Amino acid sequence: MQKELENLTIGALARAAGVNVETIRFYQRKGLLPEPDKPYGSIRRYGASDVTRVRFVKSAQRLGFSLDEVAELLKLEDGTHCDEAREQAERKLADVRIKLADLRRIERALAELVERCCAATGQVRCPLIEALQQNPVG
Amino acid sequence: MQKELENLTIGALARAAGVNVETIRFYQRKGLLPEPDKPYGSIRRYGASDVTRVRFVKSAQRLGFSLDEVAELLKLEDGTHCDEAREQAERKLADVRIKLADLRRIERALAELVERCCAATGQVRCPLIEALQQNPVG
DNA sequence: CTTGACTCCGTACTTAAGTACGGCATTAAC
DNA sequence: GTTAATGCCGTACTTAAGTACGGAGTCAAG
Repeated sequence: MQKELENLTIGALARAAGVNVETIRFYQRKGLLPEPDKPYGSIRRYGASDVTRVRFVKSAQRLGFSLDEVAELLKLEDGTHCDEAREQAERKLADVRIKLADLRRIERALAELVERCCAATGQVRCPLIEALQQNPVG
Repeated sequence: MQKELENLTIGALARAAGVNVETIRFYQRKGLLPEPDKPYGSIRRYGASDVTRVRFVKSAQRLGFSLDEVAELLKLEDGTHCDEAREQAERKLADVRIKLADLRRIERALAELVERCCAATGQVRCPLIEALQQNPVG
């Protein structure tokens, strides 16, 4: 089914992951993506796991993680340094739960907004901003 | 209770919102924050609603919204252009729900990671990356 | 009435995350 | 077997989001 996702050139990888070729090279420099060997000749080949990884990076980014944070997330899954990883993961998990709470509040606020918007004419006091009031940190 | 949050100078506002003074001025230039009048003399004064607004911007940012997107969110709540606003809000809501789904997957993955991490010794095949596989867009 | 902290404003610098460019090598297609 | 498309690599440019800086004005305290 995804046999065509093996043995990709860098251009094909970029296309498959929906990013620019230069972005791939940039991620390699940053250590977010391994630089594979050049099996035949002098051209690197990539596989489905690379596509997955690039997509992961982009998704995490859209959720407000910086590339450095994504790199930390990726380090968690290599299985080594188990205890460090657990602590890291716990901290990330706390972050993620705060984000979830914030997002849920925004979701509610937007849903209410949509609900009321054309129902109530005139003054629509919407709870969007209030949604993020109860924020502990800065 | 928040009487001390009225009549703030820009410095006090920045401190109250946990950002740099320059950030306040930057947000004003961007139209994310109103530039109030100078009631006495030539110094502007700010109130609690400004603190709230700056905090909102920072929170939304941590969730992956750009300042331009935050500006759009803020425009939604002024009550004018009701039908445009509703469509906008619906689109934002769809975005937010995708983000929520992604974040929940990351949450699950991190929780599993923490769970297993010190339980299973050695090979920890963690589902972090897989969490964001099923992403429709790019 | 001066001094130190702060404001105002414009301009310039910085960092993160790409994106583009130019020159050379290689390889697939005709 | 030439040539157009890619790949490789290094360096330079761009955009978003601040951050810093410098000079002039202002205000409250001593």
